[in-house]
Amino acid sequence: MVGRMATVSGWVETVRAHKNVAFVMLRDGTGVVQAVVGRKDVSAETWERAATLAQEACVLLAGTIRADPRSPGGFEMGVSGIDVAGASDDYPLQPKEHGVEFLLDHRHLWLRSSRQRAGLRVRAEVEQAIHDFLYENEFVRVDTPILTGAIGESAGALFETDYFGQRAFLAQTGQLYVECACPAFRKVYCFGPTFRAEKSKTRRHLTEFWMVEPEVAFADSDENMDLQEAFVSYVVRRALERCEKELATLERDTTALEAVVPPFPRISYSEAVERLVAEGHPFDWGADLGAPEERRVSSWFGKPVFVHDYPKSAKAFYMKENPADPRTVLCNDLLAPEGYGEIVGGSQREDDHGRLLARIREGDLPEEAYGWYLDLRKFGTFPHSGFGLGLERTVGWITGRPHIRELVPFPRTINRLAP
RNA sequence: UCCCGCGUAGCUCAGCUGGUAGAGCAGACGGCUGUUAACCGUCGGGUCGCAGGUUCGAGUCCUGCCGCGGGAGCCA
Repeated sequence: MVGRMATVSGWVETVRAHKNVAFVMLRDGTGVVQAVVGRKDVSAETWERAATLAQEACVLLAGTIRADPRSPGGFEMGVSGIDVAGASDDYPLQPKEHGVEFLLDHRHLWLRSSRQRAGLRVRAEVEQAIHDFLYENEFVRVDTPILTGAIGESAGALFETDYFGQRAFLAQTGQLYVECACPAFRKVYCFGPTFRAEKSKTRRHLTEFWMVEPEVAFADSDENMDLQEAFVSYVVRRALERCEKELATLERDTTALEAVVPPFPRISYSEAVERLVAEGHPFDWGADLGAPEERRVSSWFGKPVFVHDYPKSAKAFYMKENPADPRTVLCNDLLAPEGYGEIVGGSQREDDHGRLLARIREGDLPEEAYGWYLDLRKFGTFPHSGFGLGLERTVGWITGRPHIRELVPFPRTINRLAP
């Protein structure tokens, strides 16, 4: 490579032009290389081109690769020719601090910046790791519909649209469908975008986010948690192994991530409430844990923690009643450490037709919409469990970023539909 | 829906108890020993979010509205 003639195509990050030499930092999509243009080494026309290159112009550089300790990275290109393929006048983003609104308005350009590249590369690695883990563990991927007439968990937070005169909704979960595929393949999962019309304005919420939802026949709630901790540990390990550079760019302290190995601590909802009260944090048994309570619980442990067996009233209709304590259901949340909060929600599913129907009626849910879901309990019902892992929250935690909107290429939040 | 905070140059911000608009970056031009978000100099650049009000005088004080951010609730 050193000493050879080469051409590099890419985009100009910065230009530092002096009287007799100019330095061009060129991003080719895999990395950034320093290109050096010496005034005496090139034609007057090429020199003029180099000196006036604009930020983010697309160029083709011809030259020789050489080692030089003065170059960042130790190598650089000595340029002999420049071809400007795409000019870039008045590029709006500067290599400096910008406000959130400005950056999000320019998301289509912001993607090019180094931290955004790092975050999105980790996202891509995590997505790949998710598929690899599940594939290696003999899960079959089942793609579930985005347009649906059925309701997911609760009616309030659905985006509604018109479907040739019928009411349709954007899926807020693929779970009910993936349960149907369980008797076909035993271990299945879906992975795709989901939609919540919640008017949440926090660093942990998007209206469109990606969720992976495995579902396993004959798994009980404990085995469900076993799978979750193996899964999350695998994904974190993959990010550590294959995204070292990106995590360094993001200045992520990886020591906390190194600790993410099975087993994860497990604490029941009731135990958590007891301990909260004992610590002088008043809390009534029966309500769902709020964000402050979750933060407190996860602060007791140095790694992700399962909180399991919540009160029935705080959870979704499809969760199986806990035989040991019928006030509760067999479910779990997985709370990420360092204040990142809930990244997984899982449960053993109610497999008894009568009980499931009763829960649907108690919840005032549209019974007719769940007919096909109830059929699963009529034709060869079976114990099964599953969970949903939020991709952006997980990647936000792994990368240590303060807001999950940076971990999706084009975030959809309550006030943003463009770009 | 509720609570808190912020809207000043293209961008990031400063602007005191009210006295008539500023810096850095970006841009243009010039200078410059291999720079690391280079540096130095010159120049152009403003309906201080909008609408009212108080005042001799409002970027500054008051009211309403709009926009944005963070949090709560709800959730992954």
